[in-house]
Amino acid sequence: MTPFRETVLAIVAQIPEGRVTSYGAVAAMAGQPRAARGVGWILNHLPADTDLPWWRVVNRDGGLSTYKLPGGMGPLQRARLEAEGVELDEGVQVRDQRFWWEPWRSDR
DNA sequence: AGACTGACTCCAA
DNA sequence: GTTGGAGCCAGTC
Repeated sequence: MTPFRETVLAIVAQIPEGRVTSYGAVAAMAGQPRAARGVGWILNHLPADTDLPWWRVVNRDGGLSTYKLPGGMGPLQRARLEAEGVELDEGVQVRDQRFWWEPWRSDR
């Protein structure tokens, strides 16, 4: 049994460049559709020097949840995404669903 | 040991 | 369509 945390990290690491997905989607892929909160906790506690593309994980509305955190991570996440070609609306939300990465789901 | 908290999401009323 | 409650993971009090 791979710990939930390890599974989540592995999934996030597989998100293609220039694409985003949601906490719930990651949790669902990890086998627990309701553990979005756990995913959020895990990402919030990532080491500062992690290679993990945590900026490709947003909430289910395409919004950057990092904007509610201290440390100016919000703008940082936006900059990371834009640098990969993801277009954002008002700097807080993914503009188009074509940037979405949810291989198991087609309606978003 | 029990309760509370947080980058969230789903379901029922 | 909006509101409220429940569920999940890991850490802290």
